[in-house]
Amino acid sequence: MSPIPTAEARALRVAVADDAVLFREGLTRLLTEAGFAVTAAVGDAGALLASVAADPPDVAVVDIRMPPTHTTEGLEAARALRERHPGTGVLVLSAHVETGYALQLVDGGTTGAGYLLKERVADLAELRDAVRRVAAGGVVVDPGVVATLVGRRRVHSPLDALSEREREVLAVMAEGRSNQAIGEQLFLSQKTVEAYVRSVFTKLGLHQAADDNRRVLAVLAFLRH
Amino acid sequence: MSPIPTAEARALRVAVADDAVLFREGLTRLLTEAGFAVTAAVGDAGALLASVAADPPDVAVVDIRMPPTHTTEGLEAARALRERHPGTGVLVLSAHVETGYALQLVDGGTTGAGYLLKERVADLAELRDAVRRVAAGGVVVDPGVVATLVGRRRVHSPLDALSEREREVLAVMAEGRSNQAIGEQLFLSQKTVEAYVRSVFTKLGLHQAADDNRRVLAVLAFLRH
DNA sequence: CTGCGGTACCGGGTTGACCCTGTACCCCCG
DNA sequence: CGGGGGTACAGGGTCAACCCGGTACCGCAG
Repeated sequence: MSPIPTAEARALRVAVADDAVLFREGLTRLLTEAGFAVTAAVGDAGALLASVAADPPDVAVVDIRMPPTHTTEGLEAARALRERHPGTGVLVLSAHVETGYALQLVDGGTTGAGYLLKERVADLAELRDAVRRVAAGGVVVDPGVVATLVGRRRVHSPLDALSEREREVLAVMAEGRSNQAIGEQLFLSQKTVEAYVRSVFTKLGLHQAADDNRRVLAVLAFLRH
Repeated sequence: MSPIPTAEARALRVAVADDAVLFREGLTRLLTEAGFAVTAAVGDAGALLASVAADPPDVAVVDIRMPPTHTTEGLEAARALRERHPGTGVLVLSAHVETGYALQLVDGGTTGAGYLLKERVADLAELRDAVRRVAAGGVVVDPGVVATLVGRRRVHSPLDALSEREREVLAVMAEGRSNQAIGEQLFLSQKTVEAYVRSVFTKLGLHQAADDNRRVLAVLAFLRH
């Protein structure tokens, strides 16, 4: 294409990791066009770690969801990267809001990291700036993520009111297990399980009503997160 | 049913619609690189329809999820496009498997349409071929989608074994209602509701076990579709 | 230091969710 | 025409899932 030398004396080196070929290749073109040198474009976390070890870039742009489990390999890889190669910045791309990592970013006094939502990147300049700032040791977090984080503080889900143990009981309950099985799994007596179940109901605002099966309602609330 | 031109006398004209800037711009670069002329790159269904009306391309590549509701605007736009501009092929891109549209594609004796999964496109040649075949009036469906469609025919969900009434009872049960409320809502006696609930359990293969709460398990099975 | 919330347990009670058996009517298929 | 499946109901039983009240220990914030 047209590798335009910008203000940089040397182009920033970027590695791209995303299992979707279309997105990965498209992103590679966009980064190249924006003046970065794409040193690697890989499809899974293992290949990313290998390529960074072999030829450390300034920034790794990583999708969260990757093979084999398609859940949070990208996050694991990002963590590993930050430990083994502190000199390489990590810019995580996510399809949806995953507050967990974003929180870790803010909490840990981190440098050289970022978290953007794929769909929220408004223009190419935003991407270019994010990569540059991460390369320079800055922290970039999508404003949409920040908003939901702040918002969630106020509009707290009723599940937040549950204690650790109550949440554990509810989690097993949501797998369709009986009180007896919950007790066996969490090493609790029947009576204690019953007490926790009742506590969960009251904290979720589920009062005794002839029309409701509160156990199912609690499970539904749990599944809604 | 037309012959596919391998060496194009004129470049095929393609319009791209996707609300995510990164993906849209990346895709635009890839299509251009593959020898297509991208006539428009827009971010919502309305803009797509307008641009196709103003300057009809050979193929429109459309993402399903777009503003404002971020659900299936892309599908609506695809339908509208096929009615108003039969000469323009429509290649739908989806993030996840949405069997509905894929089925319509196969059923309707359609020509010049396609359905690909963003993440399943293995290489750029696959995309290029898909666009060409849709432009030539062919039908392209992602093999993964075909597999799940065919698979779903054979590996029928246990829910298929339920009768109409049993499914209705289960549906109300899945809203967290008690047997009493189910009876009131469906105009059934308590005893009849109980009979249906038991019938649902047996048909779903949920036998009495001290470790399970079958009501919750049945609801979970129902929610999994 | 007092009190509150979380954790953990018990005895004793009620009831809704389940079990089985049996009846009845309908429709459709072989 | 008999039988299987769906729909609908009742009697009569068991038990897991709930209720309440009470005890106990811990840590921590006021």
